[in-house]
Amino acid sequence: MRADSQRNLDVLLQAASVVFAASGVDGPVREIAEKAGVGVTTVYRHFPQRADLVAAVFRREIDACADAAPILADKHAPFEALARWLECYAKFIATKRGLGVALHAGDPAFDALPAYFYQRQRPALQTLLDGAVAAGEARTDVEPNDLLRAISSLCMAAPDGNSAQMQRMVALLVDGLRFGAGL
Amino acid sequence: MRADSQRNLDVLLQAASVVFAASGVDGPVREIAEKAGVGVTTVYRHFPQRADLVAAVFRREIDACADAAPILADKHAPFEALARWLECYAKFIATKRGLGVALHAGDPAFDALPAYFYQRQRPALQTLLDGAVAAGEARTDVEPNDLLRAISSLCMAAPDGNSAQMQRMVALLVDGLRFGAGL
DNA sequence: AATTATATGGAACATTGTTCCGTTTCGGTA
DNA sequence: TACCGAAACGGAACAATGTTCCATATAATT
Repeated sequence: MRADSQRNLDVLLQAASVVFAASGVDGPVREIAEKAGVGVTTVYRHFPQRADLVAAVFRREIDACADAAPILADKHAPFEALARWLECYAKFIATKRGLGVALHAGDPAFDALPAYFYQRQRPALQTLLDGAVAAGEARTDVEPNDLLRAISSLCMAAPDGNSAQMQRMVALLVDGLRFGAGL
Repeated sequence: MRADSQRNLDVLLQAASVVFAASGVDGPVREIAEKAGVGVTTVYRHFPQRADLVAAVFRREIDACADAAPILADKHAPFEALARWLECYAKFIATKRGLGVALHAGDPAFDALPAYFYQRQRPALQTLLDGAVAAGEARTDVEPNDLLRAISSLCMAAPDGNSAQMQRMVALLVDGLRFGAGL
């Protein structure tokens, strides 16, 4: 790979991150290109599908969130760890403006991102959920993917303004996890 | 008001309803105009803000949903009525493709619709919620608007494809309503 | 029937996604 | 070090869509 190509790829990712934060994942391509100091064609060459760019931008952050799960599991009681991770996950989605919509846009072009996202987060949550279930603190009929999707749905709506409302709703959902668990 | 204007307004609403169902609330203006057999300017004259058009299209349906609340309250026990209405409400949002996104788009141009929507639904839900609380079947710290928003958020993501998943998540949230109610 | 205010429709303009093509730059090689 | 080919680049061109303007047609009124 040529050096300039690599350089441009780096600045592109950084510029895209800024634009996504400001204007969402539908931010103008020209703006990204300009901010990176390159032409629009360069953007399309590196990322033929917009989803590729989105995925590349968010991939690192996604990993960071997933990696938090085992740490929480070590530090807290089962359900506590689960609840804290879900809260953390909620904040993560709400903070990364545009990530939520990218996940559930339904646009076939955005298929790559949800695939990676769930593949990465599902095992993290599964472990925590299994722990809580084993401790008798959570019901047994909840699918991790359902939860992930539900929480990201809840957090898409209120990216920053109504974070309090968002937290209340996530808490309500988490309480739903306990209902009928026989605790 | 001139007769032709009224006629055009009617066909416009009908055409917009079709286009919204097919392409979401961002459907092309030209398509709506063409389907109605009028020019684009006519659309903009009747509805300077896109939200006005969206609101006009969905207003009748919104009323229908809100009106279902007292009927359910008469026919069922308090929490049962509440749960059934929420389920009905969820289906309503999921069915009316585009309604959910219009509600939470965050676009200031779409302010009119959420305002009307919540003003209409809130009392409907409030009554059901009060009933369930009075019967000791629901917790007391939940705001109707929170619930409305949460459920519409949950249903935005899966308009038709994953309705089963959607129902599971709504049920989980409803169970959260009962958690700690001392039943 | 004539008049006037209103509504209309299509063309024109602005923004954004996407593609094409001539030019430039990098990296290896003689 | 100088050259060459391939890869990358940048800007212009094209397409789709939202939005506005203006000459024309139409309905209501007298």
